[in-house]
Amino acid sequence: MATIYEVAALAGVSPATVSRVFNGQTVSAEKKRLVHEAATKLAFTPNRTARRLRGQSSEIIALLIPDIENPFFTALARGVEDCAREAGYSLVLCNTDDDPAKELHYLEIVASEQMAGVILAPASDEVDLGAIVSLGRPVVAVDRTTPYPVDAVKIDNRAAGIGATTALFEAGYRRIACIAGPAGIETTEDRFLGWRQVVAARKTVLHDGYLQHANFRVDGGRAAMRALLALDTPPDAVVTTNNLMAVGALQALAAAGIAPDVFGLAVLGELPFMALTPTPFVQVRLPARHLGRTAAAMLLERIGGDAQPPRTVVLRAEVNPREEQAL
Amino acid sequence: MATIYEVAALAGVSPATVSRVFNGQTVSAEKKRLVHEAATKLAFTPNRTARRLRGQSSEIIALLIPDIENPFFTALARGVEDCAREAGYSLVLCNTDDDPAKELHYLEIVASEQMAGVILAPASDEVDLGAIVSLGRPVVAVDRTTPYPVDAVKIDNRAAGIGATTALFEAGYRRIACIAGPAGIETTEDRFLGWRQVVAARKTVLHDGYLQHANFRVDGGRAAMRALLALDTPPDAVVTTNNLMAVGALQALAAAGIAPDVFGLAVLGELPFMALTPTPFVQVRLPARHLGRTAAAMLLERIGGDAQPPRTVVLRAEVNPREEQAL
DNA sequence: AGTCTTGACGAAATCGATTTCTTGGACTTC
DNA sequence: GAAGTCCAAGAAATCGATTTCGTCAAGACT
Repeated sequence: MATIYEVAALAGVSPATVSRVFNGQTVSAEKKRLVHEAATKLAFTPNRTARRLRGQSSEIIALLIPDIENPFFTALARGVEDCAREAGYSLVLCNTDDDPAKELHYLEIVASEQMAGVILAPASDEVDLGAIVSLGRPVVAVDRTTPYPVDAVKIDNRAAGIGATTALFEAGYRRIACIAGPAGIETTEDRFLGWRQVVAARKTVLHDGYLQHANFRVDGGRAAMRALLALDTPPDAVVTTNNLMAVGALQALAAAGIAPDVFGLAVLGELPFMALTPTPFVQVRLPARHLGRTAAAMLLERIGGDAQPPRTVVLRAEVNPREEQAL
Repeated sequence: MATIYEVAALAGVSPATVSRVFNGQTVSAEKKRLVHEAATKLAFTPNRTARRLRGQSSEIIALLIPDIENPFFTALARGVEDCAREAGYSLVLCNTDDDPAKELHYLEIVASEQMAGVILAPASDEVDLGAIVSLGRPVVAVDRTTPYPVDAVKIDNRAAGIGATTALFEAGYRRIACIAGPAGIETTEDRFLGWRQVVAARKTVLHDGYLQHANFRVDGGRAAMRALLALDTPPDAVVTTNNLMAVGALQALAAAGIAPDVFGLAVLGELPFMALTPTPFVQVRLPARHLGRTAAAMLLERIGGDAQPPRTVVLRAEVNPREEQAL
């Protein structure tokens, strides 16, 4: 690993001049040539650690997500990465497992690694951004919001819930249940509120137990669907508030021998590798990748020094009834 | 962001002493107390950049994978992360898109960021590890091997191919085709060799066109399956050499109205969110997460100074005919 | 008592790039 | 021709933690 000093020595100039060559400062053509020659000969790459120590910041942004195995978040990560790389930034992906302690740990790392900024899908409302915000590091909340005055990008979850439920209603279903995520998480809360609003407005049949809370994973969805099917008056359709729970619900339906066109299923989120039969009846596409791109763009603006008051961008989901779904 | 100097000043000791307190050196109890007090009062976190500059290495390991949206690689990443975090390391995930240029770019970053090591799923055989290897940074190749003398963890792909094909044969299929990945990629090459070996040994019917090469993605699998179905003598079963192509194949089958028990389908890889009907007939589980854990463990050993000659660990895949598949 | 060992701990060097300061020379300008 | 301006480029400070080196004092040993 050649250093700037070795390059300087070989080129017969001072280290300062070498630095100037690589940072677009005023250097004579002759020395510029010498430095470039020496640099290529030694395969010189500036040491980013030293640069960062001096410059107090790096070209790395962190993305904290609750579950790297959830396609929603990998699509989001992909969006962030695309945008970040275009701007010359690298991405560090951290898995928080929805655990506030891990989240906090990673936020500390962000600070002490002097990363340029963070995009965070908060594990809970109680996330402690105090330290990082007061440090002046840009933060963008994604998918969920926070009580702190930081930028946020989210989806209009209530509208998504309304859209899904309405689509089921218009398709003729009248006993529409809902498999919601863990209570207290904003994202799923809003989605289920959308469901409730439609169900109340349309005066559909609503039995006890039509609202199931589950964890955000496949097993949660499966258990919730089983519970629904076991009710005295089971529903004829269900809205699941995330992608993995929908998979679980489909599994439970399949196990019970119920075809998903008899039983209406609306999914909030994409089931990327499932575009085969059985297809859910209604799919509300959540623009995960776009979410990521938007968040990254906002973060980069902040990193560039933009100091306008915090913004919240709300993206709208797209409701696709089955007949419009392309294979 | 408090520095060690401020802590030292507040505690009335030298910066060296503060450093010693945090690095388990011999310091008197009294000063230790003073330093800890000062440190908590100032919310001191050591600046990792400075530490790294001095120590020439960081607690970050990089994982370079071709596609972050492929569940196989996210499971692998998960395995790496679990293992790394236990050891106090953080993980940087980089997406290479199977593009050698991006790969090289990230390898340069690894070097200039002074990361502790890299786990790499090489984009191609021509990956240039020369620079990083000669720098002495530990490298572990995962899923695919390289010509360089570095540790590697891979799957016994030929055995996986043999297992899948044999299972189909034993289930009575006699016209077994293969949808392989891009020519020249070791992983898929070995799998398809396994298929060929069984097909040759069992003397099954083998028509022109029974071997299809496709890209590793869903659309490739779909196109390949369409091509197979359009043959004069179409196969009655197919081995797909990765997970996404299997999804595409299932889609094409569904579109053609063919149930997957009539037509035998063997998949190398997991279709994690698809454990519903239609289920592929044979599934060869590739231990992705385990692959990640193993690679991380090996890398950490190297980082710890282990200097034994390069090892290659081969993990065996597990063949699950459908009846054994648990829901 | 005197030398040796040991241990705590401060001063200062170090990691490598960037960024002020400074300097010396070329070039204007009156 | 003297004074002022400008610019390339080297010397040195800087970022913050670690680590070597050296010092001083207390305790051990002969």
